[in-house]
Amino acid sequence: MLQQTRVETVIPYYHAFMEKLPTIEALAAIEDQKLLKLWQGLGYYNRAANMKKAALIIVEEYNGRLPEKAELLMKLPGIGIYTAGAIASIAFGEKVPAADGNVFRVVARITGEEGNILKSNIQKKLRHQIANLLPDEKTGDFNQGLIELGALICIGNGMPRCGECPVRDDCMAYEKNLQKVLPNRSKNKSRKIEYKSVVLLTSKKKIALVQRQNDVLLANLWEYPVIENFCEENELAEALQKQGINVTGIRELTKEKAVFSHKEWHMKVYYAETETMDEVFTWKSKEEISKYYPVASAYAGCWKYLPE
DNA sequence: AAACCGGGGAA
DNA sequence: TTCCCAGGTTT
Repeated sequence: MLQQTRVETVIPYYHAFMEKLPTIEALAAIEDQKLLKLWQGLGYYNRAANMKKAALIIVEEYNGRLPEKAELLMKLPGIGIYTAGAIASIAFGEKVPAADGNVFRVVARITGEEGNILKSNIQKKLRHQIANLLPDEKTGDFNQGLIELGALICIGNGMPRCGECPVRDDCMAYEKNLQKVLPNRSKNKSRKIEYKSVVLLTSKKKIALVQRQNDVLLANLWEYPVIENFCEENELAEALQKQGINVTGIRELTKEKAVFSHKEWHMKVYYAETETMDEVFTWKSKEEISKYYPVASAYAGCWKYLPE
């Protein structure tokens, strides 16, 4: 859950998750739809699928217990070099590094590393430097110390709190006043803008839903019927007609924008009604959607327009 | 090595 | 708006 996601964001999801799925066996057995509902709004939905895959492997191949070595943990879906190092060192005391984004930033500042810390060769170099410093005992505490130093003091967004830093006298960035320059990170690319028309199609207090494909953005989440590009009322009515759906009362409600890391959706949101609940859609009440159907946050703005 | 995969909070 | 977050997998 914590991969590329803030601790504060994760906490409520974590509690709900542990309540519902307290054991690896429970995780391995949960229905995909229920798992996705628990993950709704967290983003990076592959993480949920990977976690279940890993749970199945742990149950089948490891008798329900996590392997303790980083090398084996790395083979599990969703566990890469950082997570494997964190689990192995913190939970099982193995002497391996656990270098996340915090740690790369801290070490780059301390050593004066000028390379881009998002590039794999620079991360490899920094991990080797950390590996040479690891203590034989309490390696997990040492790793957590580095992570916590980055999270609380040597922060990534804004000026680091060097006045509170226990290692500032050994820090290149502090000595040479390079806190704003280090670490070096590649710039984010501009986002591609996509235009869509969404229709909140209702029939007898039920709302039309569609499930997204499993190999796209927001895989397997549900959404309201969508067509490409901004369109006018008559064009939308025609598009629905082609699927055999006659609508009435069609009108534009609002415009919504959803911002992702790499793209933006600009959405024109329509309301429409239809007599028959055609099978091309899944028809659910607002209450059913909120309880059982994971809908992407991109559509959160549509919620207040749905009938009770 | 680069592209892809979300969402939200802070600057 | 941009930046960045207890990253990993696929191409």
